[in-house]
Amino acid sequence: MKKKVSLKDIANRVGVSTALVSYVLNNKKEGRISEESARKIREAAREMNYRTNQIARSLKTNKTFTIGLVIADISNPFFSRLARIIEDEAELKNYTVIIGSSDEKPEKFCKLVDTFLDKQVDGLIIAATDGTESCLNELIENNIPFVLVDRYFPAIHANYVALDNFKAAFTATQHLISIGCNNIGMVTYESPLFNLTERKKGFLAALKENGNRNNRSRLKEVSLKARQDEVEKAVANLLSAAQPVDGLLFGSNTIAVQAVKYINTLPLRVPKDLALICFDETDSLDLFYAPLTYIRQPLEDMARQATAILLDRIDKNNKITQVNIEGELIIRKSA
Amino acid sequence: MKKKVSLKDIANRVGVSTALVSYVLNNKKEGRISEESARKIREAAREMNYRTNQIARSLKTNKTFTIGLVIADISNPFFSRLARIIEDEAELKNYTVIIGSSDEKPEKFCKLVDTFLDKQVDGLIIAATDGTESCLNELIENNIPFVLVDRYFPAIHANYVALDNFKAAFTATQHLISIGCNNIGMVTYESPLFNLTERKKGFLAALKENGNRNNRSRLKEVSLKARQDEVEKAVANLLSAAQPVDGLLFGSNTIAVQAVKYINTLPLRVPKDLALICFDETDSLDLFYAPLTYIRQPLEDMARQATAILLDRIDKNNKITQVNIEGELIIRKSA
DNA sequence: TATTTTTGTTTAAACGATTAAGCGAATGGT
DNA sequence: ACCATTCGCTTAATCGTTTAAACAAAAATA
Repeated sequence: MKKKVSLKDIANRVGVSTALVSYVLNNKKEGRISEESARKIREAAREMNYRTNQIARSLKTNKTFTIGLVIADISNPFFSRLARIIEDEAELKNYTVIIGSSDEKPEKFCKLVDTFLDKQVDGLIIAATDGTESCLNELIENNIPFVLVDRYFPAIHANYVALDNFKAAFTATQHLISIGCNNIGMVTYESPLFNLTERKKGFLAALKENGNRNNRSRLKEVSLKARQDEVEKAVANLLSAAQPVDGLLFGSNTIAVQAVKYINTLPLRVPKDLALICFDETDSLDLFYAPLTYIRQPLEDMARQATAILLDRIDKNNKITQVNIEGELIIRKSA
Repeated sequence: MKKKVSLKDIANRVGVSTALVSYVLNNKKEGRISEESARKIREAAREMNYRTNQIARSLKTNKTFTIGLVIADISNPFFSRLARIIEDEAELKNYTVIIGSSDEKPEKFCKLVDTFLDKQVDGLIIAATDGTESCLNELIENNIPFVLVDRYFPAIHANYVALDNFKAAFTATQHLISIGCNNIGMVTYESPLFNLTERKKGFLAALKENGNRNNRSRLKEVSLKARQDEVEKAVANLLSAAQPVDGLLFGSNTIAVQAVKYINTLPLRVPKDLALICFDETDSLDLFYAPLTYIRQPLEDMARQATAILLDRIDKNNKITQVNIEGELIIRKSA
């Protein structure tokens, strides 16, 4: 096992102090160091294959150039795409990203945050989970830089970048109305998470504006970890009502994929018998005979802005930035 | 800005040395410490909200409990699923994962590895990229613990966990033959990466065994970063030959998705006119009218084994472990 | 009672870097 | 020729832990 080369090793080899080696390799004190020494030090560093120990540096400088990304699940395409853009954006500024999946469980979420803080991350980008308000408040109290993405809590005064979910759902529902749907339903998650409740509210508001009553019964909620059967039941329920739905809005792409798999087995034509719209892009739905109309979340933009805000905050800009991004209704075949 | 609490702060508050505080909080020297002191120290730690600074600890112990995961692209579902399992597995052993995407570029790959090493990761899990052999050899020379997943180089003597790609492609091709295809083609990546060349070889070997000549012309290669149009062209080419293909094997799920999108626009019925098989599971293809038959890579297993081998190696087990995993042909509607 | 052992704790060095302050020697100004 | 700069480099403290070694006081042994 070759021992790792330290500044001291270089210093000994060249016959100078570690301080000088550090100055040279970090290009500090430019001009105040003799060509001769600088050359010899750089040469030795190269020959000895020196690599700086960031742990030691971090301890001294109190900076790790690492940011923690806490999401619900990295294997969910929505989050992995988000993660990728954040990774790229961070890399431009020489930051590394460490990722953790909370599975929407507040305990796991807090544990991840704690682990990341123990590792002295410079800041956090967080897709919060229901029940994590106290954890977030602690971050604020301790003045830890962080930015919420996708999900946020109106009661928590913090940086965030999120979709205007109310407006998005409102627009989508209006679209269903405008193409002639009379009995519009929605399948979404049962959760008090603000971004999800906003979607419900937007849906209901659009219906109300069009004189539709009796809405609640057409809003089916499934659990956050809903599997195929639960979604099927919800859809089946809406389709077998006295006045079956002829238009459906899905609260997430995961729900949409499950629902469409089921709908695909039914003797129904989309969009003639049933129009469909979902949140979020997903190419899982591209091969369905009627590619789904969806609300596009500008992921690139969200990720980029979140990263920018965080890095800005890390560099001591203390003002709070809250960004509401508009979704875009991408109209395809299903509605 | 509240200053962070250190061992020293606790020591001062309680009126003992930092050493004692460290011993108590780490449960070292059990029994050799008075109940009294232990209680007071733990109490103070709780009250002051002490959290250990892992950076400082790492510097001293030379252990970061961090592993680096280098893959081609975290936004690719194959890798994000892999990453998730590795994350979970690592967490059980108290390790954190830092992830980097190489985009199949050797320079980026090496830069990532270097960054991770500078951060003193305890080990690496690597999905290698063509042209990174020298980088890997350096790791071996420096005795850095690492495991290759998915891709490996036969010439490099290192831990790996990978699919037996030859056999998988062979089996898939034989299946196409057995269901009556006479002109079987393959669309895969143009790359000298061992796992990809093995897929080609398996495909050709199966054809040869069945007396088929003139194979090469039915093997179309697209670039690693192929977009829709390139895949379309390859498929179109195979379909417009003198003897059009009636069976197709796709070298990856990404290619398959792109190809099926195109095929879906053609006046062809799958599998009657054209049978299809692809590598890797992907629910993107579930909603196609003929869900694709595919070669399942046991991702769970691969990720779990890779992590186990790495952690074992980190704990100083120096023997090399190479695992070839068998794929499983999941037969659905397309072939 | 004198000596050894045990107990509970402290001292201090170390990990590998950064960086303010200091310090001779060479250079410059007058 | 004298004092002030400038130059090139070193000294040494520091970041927050860990941990071997030392140590004083109490307990056990003789």
